[in-house]
Amino acid sequence: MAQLDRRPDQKFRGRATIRDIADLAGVSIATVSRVLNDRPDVSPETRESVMQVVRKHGFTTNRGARGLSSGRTGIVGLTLPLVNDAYFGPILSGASEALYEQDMRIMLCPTLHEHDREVSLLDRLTRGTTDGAILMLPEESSEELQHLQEIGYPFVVVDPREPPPPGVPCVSAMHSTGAKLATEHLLELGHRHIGAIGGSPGWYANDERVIGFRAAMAAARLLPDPDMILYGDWSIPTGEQAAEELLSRPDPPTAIFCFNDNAAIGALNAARRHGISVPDELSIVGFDDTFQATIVTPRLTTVRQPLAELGRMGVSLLTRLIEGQRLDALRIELATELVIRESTAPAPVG
Amino acid sequence: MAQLDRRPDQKFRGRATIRDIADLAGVSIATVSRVLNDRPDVSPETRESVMQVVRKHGFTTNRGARGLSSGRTGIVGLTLPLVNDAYFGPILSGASEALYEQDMRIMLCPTLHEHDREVSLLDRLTRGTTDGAILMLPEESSEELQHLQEIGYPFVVVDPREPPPPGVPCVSAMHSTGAKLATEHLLELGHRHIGAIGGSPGWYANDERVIGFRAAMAAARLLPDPDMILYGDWSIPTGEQAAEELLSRPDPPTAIFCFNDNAAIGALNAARRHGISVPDELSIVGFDDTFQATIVTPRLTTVRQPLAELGRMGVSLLTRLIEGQRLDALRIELATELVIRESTAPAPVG
DNA sequence: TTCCGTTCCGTAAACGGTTCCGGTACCGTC
DNA sequence: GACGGTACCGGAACCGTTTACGGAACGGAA
Repeated sequence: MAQLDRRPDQKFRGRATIRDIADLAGVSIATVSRVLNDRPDVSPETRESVMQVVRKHGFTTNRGARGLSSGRTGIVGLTLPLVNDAYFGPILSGASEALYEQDMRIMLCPTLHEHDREVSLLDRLTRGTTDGAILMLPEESSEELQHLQEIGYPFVVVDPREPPPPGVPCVSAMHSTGAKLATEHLLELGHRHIGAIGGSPGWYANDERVIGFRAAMAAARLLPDPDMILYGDWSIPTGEQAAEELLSRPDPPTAIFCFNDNAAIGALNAARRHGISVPDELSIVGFDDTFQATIVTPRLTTVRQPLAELGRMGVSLLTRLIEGQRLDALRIELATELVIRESTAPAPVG
Repeated sequence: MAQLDRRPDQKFRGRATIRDIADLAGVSIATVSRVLNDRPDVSPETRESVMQVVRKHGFTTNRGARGLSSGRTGIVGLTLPLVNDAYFGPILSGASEALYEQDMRIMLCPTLHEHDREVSLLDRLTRGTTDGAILMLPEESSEELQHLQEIGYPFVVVDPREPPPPGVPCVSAMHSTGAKLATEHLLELGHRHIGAIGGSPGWYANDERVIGFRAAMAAARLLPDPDMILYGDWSIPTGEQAAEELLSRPDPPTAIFCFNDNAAIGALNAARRHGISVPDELSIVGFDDTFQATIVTPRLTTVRQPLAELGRMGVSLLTRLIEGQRLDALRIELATELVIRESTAPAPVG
């Protein structure tokens, strides 16, 4: 009989286990597991009757236990420098939404940009708790990533700091084309004396944007002037500082291309302090199109990165990797797009 | 001998297990476990020699397995409406940092404000994967929370939507005192005709702020005027809309107290559209002191909530709960503080 | 009828830990 | 010398699943 042999029908001590469900449904544990995992080898009637009990008790399988026995936990790790950030926030958000749709859970690992922390966190992730990981702007060196790769641990990097070693899947945005777009926009507005405020030199995103900037300038037959591009660390203060320097020069630029919105906000501040009106006297374009770009005055013309989409794409690659599928394309670059708002205008005459 | 009986000393097939460590150290599995968990009943020498092997191989215990056998996984669930949000971001950030310090991991569950999603997520969390949970602005009804409580699942709510049922630990900020502070500030500046833009009526945070606002007004012998307080949903557009209405009246207020920074930003927009200068003609104060308050023009005078601290405090309560300690105080309210910046000024004369 | 193939399902062995329950060695005491 | 106590450690059961394997029941072909 499908009767209580171990436990009464009433409420279980804690939550129901697969065994409880099996008892209740009058089948073996194995069968319940098969039903739960959509395996064949179960008759439709049995499947249905098991499902009824499952539904009735709101049973869900214990992922820890599943991880133990099958090696698949349904949890993926996600490392990122900061969780509370206009830039990483949307990526995380996109990734988490995609993961939810796949019925996978997220193990969140903020690294605060600390290399050691990231390494140790990652090390733990590989130890059975997770099926794979998404590494956002990873702190790891190429060797470390390669090692991870050799271990056979599935992971993908989103928004790489440096070009990742061959073979590791990676999604980023088209930095150089975005930068080119922004610069061309400034050029079309008649600006010729254009400054740039970069991010951290050596970072992939920064260097690519420099390339795009230079390319557009070159195409307009403007000689590259190293003095016109200053570097910061993607933050508002360093952006402000760089803009300050640019604007204090004898012949300040009429436009500044900032490599991220933070720098652009900093530039806005500097301009305000100098009594320079944006966009009438100075055009500013940002990069990323974070939320901040729309609440600042004037609203920023900026290059949109599909941030949430970066996250979604990352999990898409990752799940395929976990499934053991061979990836067709390891490198994915998402298109960027210029969003014109109020911080750019035709170059002042004279 | 401490020699290889199952596995050679070289690299293991995957990661080392506790059994590998035990073999290598020449002790039993149980002993390794004791060492790892800082249990007594191990001699200092044994402990040290085991630790050496552990360190050498960078061994860390498989949390899923631990969860299975001991019931403690070292993972806590964290539900919140949005991960990419100026308000929740800092709370999440604070919580994650505190959790990291406790060597606990986070299972992130964004609910997108969907009740069903939150319930199902939470249901899964209780099933063995987590030791407890932090519920940020939970969607759950009191009954649901109470049920969770009865199950014996440890959880704490941070920033409750409604006053939680008795017995459930909960941390929030001093909304009404904060609102009182803000209103008094406006009053001191000479404003007498003060409007307010609330959030969602019925929410604890909103209602408390209404109380604080009214209290300060009453103390200044100003009669409460229901027309002067409009409600939105904490977003910029609804804030803007409410401000629009306030400013379109025959006798518009000289100051608006917004119940969050979003609404304040909306009010800023509305004022700009009306050609009303802030703060000269209109004072605006926000609430929360999110990052946005400082990048907007003019920078917002606002009431600071210790957001990160809310998160930290939440995990502090939760860990105590998990340890089985009785909590001294179930309700915790963190102090709020007025931050005066540029969006408030003395009331215009006449 | 016998035999083979399917289809469906149960048994039991892992998975990697924790912890209860003892067992040994060694010490001091009578 | 016998005994009890303590400190330390190992054996083994168990946590909740998955899955390889085998067995029963049944149908069709020889």
